[in-house]
Amino acid sequence: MRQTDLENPLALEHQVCFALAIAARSVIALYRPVLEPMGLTHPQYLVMLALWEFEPVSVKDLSGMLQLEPATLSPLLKRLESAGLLRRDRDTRDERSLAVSLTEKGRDLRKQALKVPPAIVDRLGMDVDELMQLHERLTRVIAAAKEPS
Amino acid sequence: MRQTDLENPLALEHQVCFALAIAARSVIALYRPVLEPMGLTHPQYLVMLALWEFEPVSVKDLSGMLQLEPATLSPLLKRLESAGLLRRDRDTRDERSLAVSLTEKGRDLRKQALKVPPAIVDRLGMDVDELMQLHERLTRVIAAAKEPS
DNA sequence: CCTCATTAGTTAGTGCGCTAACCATTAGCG
DNA sequence: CGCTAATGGTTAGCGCACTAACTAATGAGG
Repeated sequence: MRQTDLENPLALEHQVCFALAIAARSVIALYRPVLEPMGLTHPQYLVMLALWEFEPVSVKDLSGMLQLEPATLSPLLKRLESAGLLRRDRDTRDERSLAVSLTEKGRDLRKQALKVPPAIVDRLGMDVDELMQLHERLTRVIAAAKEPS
Repeated sequence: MRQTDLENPLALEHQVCFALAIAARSVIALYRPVLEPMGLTHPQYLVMLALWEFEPVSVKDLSGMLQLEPATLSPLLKRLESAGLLRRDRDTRDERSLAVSLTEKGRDLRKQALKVPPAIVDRLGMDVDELMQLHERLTRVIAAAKEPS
């Protein structure tokens, strides 16, 4: 621990949760101007990434992948549907389940999305290497947080 | 870049923004059961940390420290006020500015808050050392994102 | 002085993100 | 078979978090 943590364990500047919250908001803010022309918010972009990779998927699948509650995804998916990017059909084998699949428009959007990661990396102006190390550490924190206790 | 990034630059699992978003939500989720008995949400906890350290402050000051829009803070502060933790008085020198200061109850809450960081670190089960390294990298990302271009 | 631009904060509107409560469908078991 | 428990999604309600539009107070220039 640093000196100031010994002095004040509640020092704002040294809380990891604080850095984490601001880093997430700051980076997501970078995506806003890039995603806006595509008509996507950042959470919607993440859903599209999942779909481009794993379509078709159920809400439960998405919930697992994105670590979001079904209650969060439900209205979000409806917005993407009314934007014409995806379809929400009931699974014929299990009528409880929803089969979320891309429309042609949704598939086409991937071409534009390919420009997003380079634009962000460029805007951040950080080494890809450093970003990968950050990713590594974040993955460990996620795993630690998920650990049952 | 990893092999799979070359295959698919939009692979969900390799997006730093995705790891960042999930890490932030996962860690904040850990705070929920710890803060709930104190009657605080995580953003409210961060505001209290700022106040314990720098009281009295204006909304503008808080906005700068926490990197939150005044429009976000305004209702949040009103909730903390009606919880009896702080007061919102107009600055006598500049009537536009708000002087946010703690009540006795707000100051007293700090004692309970002292137990929060150890509880979280314990629950995460990670080296303090690794957490500090993560903090370091997060700080650099925040700086990079703030960089004017 | 007095006007006009600037600044501090608030309000309204949209979209997450969570919990709790609910509905429909499916699965399991006597 | 038929009832009950479990599962997949949805809805409602609350609290961020942002942008845009607004109000009130201050400051600066003529």
